[in-house]
Amino acid sequence: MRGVELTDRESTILQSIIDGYVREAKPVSSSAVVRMSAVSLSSATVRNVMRALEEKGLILQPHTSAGRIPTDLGYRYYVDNLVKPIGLTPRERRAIGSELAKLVHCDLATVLAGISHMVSGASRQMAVAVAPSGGGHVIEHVALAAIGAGRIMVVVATDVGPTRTAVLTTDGTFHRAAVSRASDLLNDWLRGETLSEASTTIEKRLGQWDSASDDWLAGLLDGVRIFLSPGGGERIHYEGARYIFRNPEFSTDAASLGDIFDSEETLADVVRGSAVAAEVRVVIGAENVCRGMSRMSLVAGTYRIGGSVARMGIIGPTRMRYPRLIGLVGYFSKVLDDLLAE
Amino acid sequence: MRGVELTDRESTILQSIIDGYVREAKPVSSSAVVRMSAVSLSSATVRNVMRALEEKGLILQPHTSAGRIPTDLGYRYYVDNLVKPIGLTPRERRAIGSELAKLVHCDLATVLAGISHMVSGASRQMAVAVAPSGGGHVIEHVALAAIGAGRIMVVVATDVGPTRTAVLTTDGTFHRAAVSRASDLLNDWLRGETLSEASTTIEKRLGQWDSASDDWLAGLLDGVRIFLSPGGGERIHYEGARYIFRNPEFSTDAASLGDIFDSEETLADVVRGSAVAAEVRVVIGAENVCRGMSRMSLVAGTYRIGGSVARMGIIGPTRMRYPRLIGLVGYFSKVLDDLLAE
DNA sequence: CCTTAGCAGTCTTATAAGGAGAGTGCTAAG
DNA sequence: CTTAGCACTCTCCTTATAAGACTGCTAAGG
Repeated sequence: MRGVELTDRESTILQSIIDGYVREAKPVSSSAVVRMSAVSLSSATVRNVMRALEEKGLILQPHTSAGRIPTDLGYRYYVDNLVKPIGLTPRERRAIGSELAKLVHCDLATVLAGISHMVSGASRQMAVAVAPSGGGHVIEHVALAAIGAGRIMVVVATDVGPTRTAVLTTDGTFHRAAVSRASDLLNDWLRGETLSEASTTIEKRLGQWDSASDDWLAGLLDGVRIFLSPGGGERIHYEGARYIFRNPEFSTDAASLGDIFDSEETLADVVRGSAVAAEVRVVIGAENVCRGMSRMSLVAGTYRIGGSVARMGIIGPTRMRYPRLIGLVGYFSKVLDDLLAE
Repeated sequence: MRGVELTDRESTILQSIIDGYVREAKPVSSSAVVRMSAVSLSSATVRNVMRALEEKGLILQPHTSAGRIPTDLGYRYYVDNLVKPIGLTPRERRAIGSELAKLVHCDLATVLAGISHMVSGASRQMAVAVAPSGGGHVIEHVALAAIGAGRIMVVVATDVGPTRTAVLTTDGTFHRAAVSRASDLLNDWLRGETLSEASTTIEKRLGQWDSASDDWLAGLLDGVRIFLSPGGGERIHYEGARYIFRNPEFSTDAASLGDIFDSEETLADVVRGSAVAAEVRVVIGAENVCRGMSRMSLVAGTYRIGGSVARMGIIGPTRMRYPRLIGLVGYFSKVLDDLLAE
C-alpha cells in the first residue's frame, strides 16, 4: 500500500467503520464510531478524522448527511494492515479434520465437492473449489481396458489423479494382446508429457510409425489422439450461493434464485425432479419441486447414454417461448439419444 | 387437464394473451388482444371471454384496471392443448449436427458441457445437462493400473462410460501379477452389479474370503470398497444463467450476478484470476477480473494436489468478515496441502 | 495546535395529495 | 350474442411537506 500512511487513530477509526459496516450494512456515523470504539473522543473529533480518511480515498459518503462506508481502497488497507486472522476453535478443527480424512481416498470430483461443502458451511458464504487447470498436468500412466463388444476404456492418470477418461468404440475384433501392446506403446510415448502436449506427440509418433503393419492399432491410437485433443474438462465445484442472494443489497425476488443456484446438486434436483417421461416434459411455476422455481418453468427431455437415462433441461421464466423451446428440447433429445444410446 | 374445457374462441384468446405476455412482459389488455389476434371482435366481447377465462383460473388481473396475465394453470392448458412445437431450421440442424459429432468421443463431463453450451446458445435460456443419477449404473469393468511408487489407479467403467476413478496408495511393494490378480477378482465380483450395490458386495465377499492368504490384496480390496462406498459424484453442467438474471422481473444489481453464475467456467475464471500466491489472497470489489464482481470480494487460498496447484475460494459481498474468512481459508489451505500434496 | 460544543445546512425518507392514463365492468341498444 | 359508450377504479408519476439523521463549520476552551 504505497502512498497511504495512517496514524494510529486513523487506523482505529477506519477499523471501527469497517466493523460497523460489516455488521449493520448501513453507513456508519461519527457518533456510532464513538459508541463502539474504545477511544474516548467526541464525535466532532471523529468527524475530523473521517474527513482525512475520505481525502485519502479510504471511505466515502453515499450522500451528504449520511455516515461513511468503506471504499475498495479502505478494505484494501484494512486487509493489508489491520486484519488479524481469527483461528479456528479446537472443536472446529476436530470436526474438519475428521471430515477431510474421509475425502483422501476419493476421486477429484468428490474431493472438490467435499471441500466446497465444508468451507461453505464453516464460512456461511459461497465457497468454490477449483482443480488445477487442465493442460499442465503431467501424465503418469495411460490405462486401456477392453470392456467387451469392441469397446475400449481409456484412462489417463496424471499427477493429480485420474483426470481424463473415455470409452472408444473400435471397428472389428481384437485380441487382448493387441490392447496390451497399444497400452505399452502409449505409456512409452506419453509418460512425462503434459496433457496439452499429448495430442501432438501422438500425431508425431504416428507419422514416424509404420502404420501399415497394424491398421487396427493405428486406428485406436488415433482415437486416443482425438480424445486428448480438446482443451476439455475444467473441474470446479461450489456450494452456498444462497448466502450471496440473501444479502440485503439484493431484492427479495432475487433471493429465490439462491434456492436454485445454491450448488450443482440443487440444480440437478430441479431437473431430475421431473418424472421420467418419453416425450418432452414441461414443469410450470409452482408445479416445480423447488420453492425458488415458483416463477420459473422447466422444459426437460431425456435421452439414453449407454443403457441409462440422462436428462437435459431449459430453465427460464414461466413467461418463455414454449413452442420454440419444446421443439428445441425435443430435437436435441432425439439426436442425442441416437448418438449416445449405443 | 380434466375439468377445463375451452371453446375455440376462448382458446384463441388465451393463446393471444400468452403470446402477448411472453413478448412484452406486461399485462395484456382486451384491446391489445383485438389488435394482435386474427379474430375480428370488439374489445368488449374479448372482455367477456376474458372474464370466463379468469373464472376458470387460466388468467388473472394483477389489479383492477390492468390487463390479464396467464396463471400457471393457463400456461398448463396452453402447453398441453395449444402449443405446436416449432422445429429447427435446416441451417440450425446442420450446425448442431456437426457440433455434436465432435462430442461422441469425449468423456461424460465434456459431453455434458457441450450439450449445455449448445442448448443454451440455441435457446437463449439457461440450459442444464444432468448425467444419469449415480447409483443405478451397471458396472461393466473395473480396471487397476500400477502407476509407480505404491500407487494404484482404480477405474470403474459402467454402461455410461468411466464414472468413478481414484488413486489408492498402498503400503509396501507389490508385483504386477498381484495387481492383475486383484483386477480379475474385482471384475469377477462386481461385473453386472450396480454402483450402489458394489460396496456391500465387496464387504460380503471379503468376509467369506481367506484374507490371511494375502494381506496386501485384502488391503487393496478394502481400499476399493471404501472408495466405492459414498453416494458420490453427481455430474451436472449448466450454462446461460445470465439469461435468467437479465429478465425484467429482477433488479439490475441482481443482473451482475449473472456474470458470475453464468456457468462453471465463469466461476472458475474468477477464482483462477487471483495470481499464484503463497499465502491467502484477498481480491476486493473492482480489483476482480469479472465485471459482475465489483461489489464482491474473493478470499482465495492455494494447496497442492500431487504436484499441481489447486485453488479454493470464498466469494461474498465486499462487506464480509475478513478476519474470520482469511483465517478459515488459511487453515483449510494448509490442511489440504498437508493431506493431498503427497 | 488539538479538541469540543453548538448550530445551521443538506440530503434522505416517509407520507400525503392531486392529476393523467389505462383498462375494466356495466348497461342498453343493435 | 355482439357492441358502443361511459363511469369507475386502480396504478403511476409528480409535487409538496415534514421529520430525521449527519455532517461541516465556527468559535471557544484546554
